[in-house]
Formats: sequence, structure tokens, C-alpha cells
Amino acid sequence: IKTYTIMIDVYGKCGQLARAFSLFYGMKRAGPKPNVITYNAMIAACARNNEPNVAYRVFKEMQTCGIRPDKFTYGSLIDSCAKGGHVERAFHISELMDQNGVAKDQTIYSALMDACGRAKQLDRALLVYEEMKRNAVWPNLITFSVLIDTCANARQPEKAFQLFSEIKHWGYPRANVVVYTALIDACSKGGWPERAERVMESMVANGIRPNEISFGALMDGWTREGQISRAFEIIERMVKVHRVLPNAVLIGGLIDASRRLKEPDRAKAIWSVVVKYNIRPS
RNA sequence: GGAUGAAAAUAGA
Repeated sequence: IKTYTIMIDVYGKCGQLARAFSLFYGMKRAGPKPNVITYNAMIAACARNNEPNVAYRVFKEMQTCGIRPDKFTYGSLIDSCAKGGHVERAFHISELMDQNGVAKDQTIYSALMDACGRAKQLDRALLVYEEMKRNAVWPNLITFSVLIDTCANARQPEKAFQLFSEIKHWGYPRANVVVYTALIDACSKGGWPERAERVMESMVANGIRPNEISFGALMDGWTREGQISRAFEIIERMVKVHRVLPNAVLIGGLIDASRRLKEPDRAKAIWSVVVKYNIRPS
């Protein structure tokens, strides 16, 4: 049964949901009976492959078979709602947990806040954050990255900084690269590219190395302000100073910026970046 | 102590 579960998990992670299901139903017919972990793996596979309705069906089915959902089950289900944009349903699942006496942990709260964040509902995410603290669940760095990302989506950079400053009060000496990158993204989306630059400086000063995603977020801030040249400078800088190579997403950002800003003459310069760094077009 | 759940950049679906 572990072998089956591992294979279902791996198929799910490779985007082969159909194969995961054929194993799953194969075992229901002829193999070992799926246990709670198998069901959880199947629901997680649906979540990852953006099939919230299918996830819910499997959830119902496991209960029909007399298997009690645990916090992993609920976590994956909420995640499926988050990724599918079904905020209301995510909260419904949260209520189901309360009704069934399953305690909500950091992961559950992050997934719930993530559902709010993707729907740009910052106020609601903050209510979840309050509930979490009331229930004595200690926030971790993922909690903060989700909250700050929600501020980015909701275009509330000042709130992002406020949350960022809370991190040290919870016993974390410093943030990690994901939290810093989310903060850069919040500045960029909020129209504060200069502050995004300063966030990157302070992350480097604190010994956290920016990666290509961090630079992508920073670049996005400048192109949103119409400054494509700054974006090219960032690419130079990331390679020369930080030893991080640009990837296809960065190039996509340049292409899209030149399209939005009606600067088609940038095309040659963009292509020369592709050639210079040997970037495989996506 | 072996299997399952949460976070970051462009565009698109």
C-alpha cells in the first residue's frame, strides 16, 4: 500500500493526474484498500493539478468508505480551493474542521490565508491571522510570506512592511528569501520600485541571497513604472554582482513590458540577452 | 526514524 501511495503522489507531482487515478481505482478494485494516507495523496494530487471539484469528490468518497479525514486531508482540500479561487469553499472546509474537532495548525491557516490572498481579500486574510493567534498557533515564516504576498495582490505595500516588521517579535532573527521576495513584490506591485530596491539591499546586508525570482519581482516594479532600461540594468547587475543568471521568466517580463509600453524596438536588445546568457526559450 | 497537506517574479490557459 505504501508503494501505491508513493506512486500516486509522484504521478500527482508530475502533472499526471489521470495515471494517479488509474492506480487509485485499480487498487480499489483489486489491490490493497486505500487508507487515509492514500486518499490524502490523491486529494493533494487533485489540488496540485487544479481540480478542486475532483478533490472534493474524493473527499466525499473517502467518507463513504468510512475513512476519517485528518488534518492532511483538510489541508489539501483547502489548498485545492485556494488554487482554484474558491475562497468561500475554503472557509466552509475550515468550519468542517471545527465541527469535527480537527485542530487547525500553521499549515491549515497558511492555506486559508493563501485562499484569501489569491482572491485579493487582505482584510479577510488578516482576520484569519487574528484567529490563528487567538488559538495560540505560532506564525512561521510561511505565514508571513503568505500574508505579505496577500498585501502584494491587494496592492497594500504599507501593510506588507507592517507585517514584515512583526517577524522579529515572533522569535525569528531574520526573514528568508521567500519573505523578502514577497516584500519586494509588494513594493513593485504597489508602485514603489525604489523601496523594492532598498528591500533588496537590506536582504543582501542580512546575508540572504536574492535568487532569480527576487530579481524578477524587482524588475517587474520598474517595468510597471515604464522604465524598461532599469530592467536591463537589473539583469546586468544580477549576473555581475550577485552571480545569478537570468531565466526565461525574466525575458518574458521584458517582452511583455515592451509590448505594454509599445516599445517594439526593444526586441533586438531582448534577444541579445537571450543569446548572451544562453537562455532556453519557453 | 521509510508513503500524504501551506508561501515568492512575467505572460498565458
